[in-house]
Amino acid sequence: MATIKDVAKLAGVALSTASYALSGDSKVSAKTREKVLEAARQLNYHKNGFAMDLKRSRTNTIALILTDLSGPFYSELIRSVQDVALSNGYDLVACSSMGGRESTAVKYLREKRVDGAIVLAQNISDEILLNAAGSGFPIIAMDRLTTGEGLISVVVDGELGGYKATRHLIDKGHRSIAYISGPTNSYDNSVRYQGYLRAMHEAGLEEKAKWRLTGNFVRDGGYKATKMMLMQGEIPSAVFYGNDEMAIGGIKAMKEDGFSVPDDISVIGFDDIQLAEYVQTPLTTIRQPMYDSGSLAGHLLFQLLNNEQVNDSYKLKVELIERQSVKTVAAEIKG
Amino acid sequence: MATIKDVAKLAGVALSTASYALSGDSKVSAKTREKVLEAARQLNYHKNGFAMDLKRSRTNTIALILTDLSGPFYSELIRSVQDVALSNGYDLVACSSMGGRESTAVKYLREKRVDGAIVLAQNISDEILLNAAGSGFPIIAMDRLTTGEGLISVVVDGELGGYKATRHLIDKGHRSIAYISGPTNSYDNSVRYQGYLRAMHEAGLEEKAKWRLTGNFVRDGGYKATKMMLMQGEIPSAVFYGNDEMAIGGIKAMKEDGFSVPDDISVIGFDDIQLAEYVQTPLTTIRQPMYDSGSLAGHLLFQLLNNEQVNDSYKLKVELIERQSVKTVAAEIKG
DNA sequence: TTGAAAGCGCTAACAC
DNA sequence: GTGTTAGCGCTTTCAA
Repeated sequence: MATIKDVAKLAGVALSTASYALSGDSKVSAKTREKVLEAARQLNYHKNGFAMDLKRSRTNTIALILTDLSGPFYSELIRSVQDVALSNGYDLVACSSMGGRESTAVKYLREKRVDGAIVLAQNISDEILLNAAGSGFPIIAMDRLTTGEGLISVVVDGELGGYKATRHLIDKGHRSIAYISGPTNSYDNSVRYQGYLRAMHEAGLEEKAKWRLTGNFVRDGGYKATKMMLMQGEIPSAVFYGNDEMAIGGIKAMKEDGFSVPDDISVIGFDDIQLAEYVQTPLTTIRQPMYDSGSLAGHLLFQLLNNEQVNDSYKLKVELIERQSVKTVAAEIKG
Repeated sequence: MATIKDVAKLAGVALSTASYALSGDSKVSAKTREKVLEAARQLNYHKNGFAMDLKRSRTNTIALILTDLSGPFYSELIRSVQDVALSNGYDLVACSSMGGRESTAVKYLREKRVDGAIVLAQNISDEILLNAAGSGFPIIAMDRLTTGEGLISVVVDGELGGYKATRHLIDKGHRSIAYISGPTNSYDNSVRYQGYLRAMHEAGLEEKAKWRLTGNFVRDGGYKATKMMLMQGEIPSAVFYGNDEMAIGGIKAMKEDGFSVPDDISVIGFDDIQLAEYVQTPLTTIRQPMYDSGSLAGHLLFQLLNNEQVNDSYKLKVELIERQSVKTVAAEIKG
């Protein structure tokens, strides 16, 4: 691998001159520059990125850290962050936090391989984030409320989402409403559930313990939880799934057991993933403003990078998307 | 930001001792190590990643370069590459090639910020790839046949896929088969089209120019191309779309115009994206072995990194996935 | 304009 | 075991 030294030697100039020429500094004469460039071409020379970063002590790169790079759910988020990074002249790399403390993500955070990061990865502890963040290294967390020096939080109002979803069901006449939950230790799940409870209480409805099952936010979990619920005999008129993936699994289970959606049971999800619109019974759900929140996170990151003042935490609104999985029913006699 | 120097000073040891202690070298005494570790903790010290990379002259990281990080189509690919990287003790970062020569991807390639890369990004030219690749820097290209020093190609047999798709339609009795193409300058599109032609000719069928429209591999393109085709009056009994996205758009157009799929027109796609299984008429399509090809690409990359010999290029087989968008018809009289 | 030289933070000989 | 020291490849003063 040719270094700038080789280039300088071949071109017959000093190291620094070569450096100047290569970075287009105006003090080198056109003739010298051409000589240097030609030498570089001949040697197939390319700058060594991290030597430069080391010297400059910044990388001009930010990281987007996700639990699982492959989730289709993140598309819009990635796009929005990318847009912001690009327009600020920064590069964006995405890395996965799979592997927890040993993951690439944590390494990038700890070793400051980037100038800042946006994190949406529950499996990274608050402690690691707080530890890595600091005045010189801003982090925007999109999956928790934790804040600290250099650690800002941007979340979607999941409580409101849970409330809106449940409220929608109630407004449509439903009185017996089940909640299929995500992992009980998840922040997202717990706020959605809080919203559900608020709407239920407000309407004077009671949550039935047997209608609160856990599906872990995955499709198969929704399927299994639903099967179990159906087996118990007492069928709710509507089910609020903690996310769309579980709702899709749940609908499959219902159909298998001979229940039609929405005729026999209404279903509402959360997230508005791409699939939601395309499944056989298009899913009524709560849309998270992924593009907006990614965009906000990006902007905040750059403000911090420029030492501007920002608030500690931001909460974005959600929106109900009505499709075809919820039916209006005549208000039932409360069972 | 504390450096190792600060740590050494605070611990009252030499720089090198601190370095050894921090990296767990066995030559430092337990007592010294503890002292150093304590100092590091106190200063909230973290290694500087690129200083280390610079010294070691390797990064222990590989890059996966994609045109658009957000494509759901890549899920499995990302997962497979990640699995291989992890099991080799390497980190993986994903970067986007949006922005062409100015993109993060190209920067990473040129500046050797990683030890090697897997590329699936048509918008990066062969020239850039050839230029960046070399004995010290292996690249696996998954979207082209180009090979060179340090540049290996892993592709899916798109010609075979095109053939299988078309052949399937013919076997089901179809004689008038349209092809809705992707960008005409795309490698993927051209091989799929070759396969289509081979099957058509083999069956003594002729391609009709009016049935070959271009949809650019995007959903809306498929929609528009289909509308246009339908407008021309002569309706084929089956349509082979260059990818599933276009097929989904196409089916929408057909339905809008009163054609039922598969009763009036049969449809076959290509890729087997996640959606294919979930759309209202589940799509018959050609599955690309994304996990396998990513896995292969990953393994090859590490073989090259270890200076092992590998072949120049690899071609993987594809598989027909039968769902419900193709109907058997009584062989028509050739029109 | 060009060149010599310092040093970014770290690792790894080598010497003690 | 521990300390001294020479770079990794680059940018950027400072002097010529």
